[in-house]
Amino acid sequence: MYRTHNNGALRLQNIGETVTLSGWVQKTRNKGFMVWVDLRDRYGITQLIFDEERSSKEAMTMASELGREYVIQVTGTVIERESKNPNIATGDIELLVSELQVLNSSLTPPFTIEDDTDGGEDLRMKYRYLDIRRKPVRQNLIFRHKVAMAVRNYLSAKNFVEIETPYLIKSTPEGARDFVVPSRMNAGQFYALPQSPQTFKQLLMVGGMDKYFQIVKCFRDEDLRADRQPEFTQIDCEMAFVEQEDILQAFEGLTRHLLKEINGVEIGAFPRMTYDEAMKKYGNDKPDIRFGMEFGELNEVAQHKDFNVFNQAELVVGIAVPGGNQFTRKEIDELTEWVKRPQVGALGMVYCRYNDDGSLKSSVDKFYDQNDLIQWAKQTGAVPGDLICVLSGDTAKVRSQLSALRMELAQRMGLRKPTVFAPLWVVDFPLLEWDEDTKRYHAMHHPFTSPKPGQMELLKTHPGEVKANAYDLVLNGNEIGGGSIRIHDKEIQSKMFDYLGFTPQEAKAQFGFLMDAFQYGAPPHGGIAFGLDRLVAILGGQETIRDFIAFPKNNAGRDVMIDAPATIHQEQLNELHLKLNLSEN
RNA sequence: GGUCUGGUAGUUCAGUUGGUUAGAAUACCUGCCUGUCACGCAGGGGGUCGCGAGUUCGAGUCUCGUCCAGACCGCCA
Repeated sequence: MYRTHNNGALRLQNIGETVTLSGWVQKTRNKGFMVWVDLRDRYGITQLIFDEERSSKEAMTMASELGREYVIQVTGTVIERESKNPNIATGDIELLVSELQVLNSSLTPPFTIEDDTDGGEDLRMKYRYLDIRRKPVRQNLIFRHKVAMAVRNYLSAKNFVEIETPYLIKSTPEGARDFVVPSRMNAGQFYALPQSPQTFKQLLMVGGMDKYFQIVKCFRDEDLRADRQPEFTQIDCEMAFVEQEDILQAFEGLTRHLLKEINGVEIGAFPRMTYDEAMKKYGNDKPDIRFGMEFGELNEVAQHKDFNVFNQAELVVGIAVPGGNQFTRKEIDELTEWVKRPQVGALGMVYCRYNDDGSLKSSVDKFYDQNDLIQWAKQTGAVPGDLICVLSGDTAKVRSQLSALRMELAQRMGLRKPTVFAPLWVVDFPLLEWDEDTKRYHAMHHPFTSPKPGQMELLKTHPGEVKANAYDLVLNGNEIGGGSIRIHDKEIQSKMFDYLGFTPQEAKAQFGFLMDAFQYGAPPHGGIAFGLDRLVAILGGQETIRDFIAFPKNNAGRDVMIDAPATIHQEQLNELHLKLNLSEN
């Protein structure tokens, strides 16, 4: 038997017991007359002791030769420490070792296996199995498990059934790039890995499963970010005989349950905001509402003066930065440079200080007097002590720029508190989105999303204005879930494909199975999908989803530990009927 | 596809205006140490300054190219 207890278990009441422990050597402290070894496993650390008087000479020698991360097994007696350590759970006791066995030695690890490691990102990923021995990583993975279990238990109790759907499916041109898998048995043909189980869960509704969920890997071959991996996990859900309100209620319930269960936070009814309102007030369809700084539109009060930059702009819009009047001229100039970076893309920034004495001083005083500026303050909700930052230009661009500035300022001022949770629903998304590249409308959510009732007519005349039965759940400025009420009528689905530029032949070839299914009594249905990685990171108060994934990919989609992707043998290529064409590089 | 930041000891980093033998901390090794727990003390070993070219009497330092990593923009129904 390798162990009778784990390394977090022993306490004062175990004194006198003979126990066997196994684990990794965290650290040895050799005083000559005495050797202490910190023995670590997932559960904690127990101090082992060897000394001249009570231990054999061989044991002393063996103990002093132990290296970091050696795997050992020890048997001994639990004794009370002479000097206790209040910082660890097992700090009152230690194990006087009578038998020591080295189960496996270890090279000196390339970084320290400590809470605050000296290892950089790169090294930790290459030796991820060592990184996982560290408490913060271990705790994140266990945290993820807890969230996943809470989801499963909650949904299962609500009569949802977890059903697996296939990973080898068919590529479709809509949306993100697919990862494709060549078929050996079908020369020249390819499977695609699912971007989501979308059509399958709809078919489960046609199949009468009524309430489905699945914690499932999805795949998208797009560039990565700190919060985006090429393979990621969704909590994928679908319900039959529901309207939008039913879905919002059901999954607001799930989210509220998670916040309570995982974070101990009780949250009442989630606010709801239309997409249009979110864009107008926050310049963004996933607003962080933990802090204010709502947009104030200034067209009426800032145009028709002699300031041409504003006069020529489609939108003049500002935010009041609380306490921002403390910023020095240098800091404000630095902010201006920040919004002018190509990543943000503003051409400049106008600011206005709201002094404590009530006077206002702007960077464009030549054009505006105190009465004008007091209107700016009114529109942006500024109070004395604030700084008003104003951007202008094309509506869509300037909203996105000011939104970026708002988030940056909030970040700098510590307003994005990780322990505060502010969820909200964003509803009434547009059905379609104009794509400049292809010069046609794309489905904003996906082509199975139903338009709001009575809007089919608008589709012909003003397609960009049609609203969808689509909704996002936003938490602290992150989209953590999104879904829609689906089309369940074959004729409407055909029309939708038609509007999206599919020929009837293409629609049939790609989604014929779904439209066929709709002819056999498809119930009204809808659903939602949560990004589990992101949700877990946010509930855990962190930003990087990589920290919550056991074996993540790097910035370039590589697994630096196993060194994937990699080339394959010529025989494999032959079997798959593939010929490489790398000449363009 | 693009922008920015970084790459120097096992690791994290410093390295001035281009100038002697490239440093610190930590880790590692050796010795000492009668209760350590970030143990302490003394000593020691350890470098393709990412790679390649160029400028120069002389390059870790300047220039160009390239590779790698990270953040962001595009992209992500």
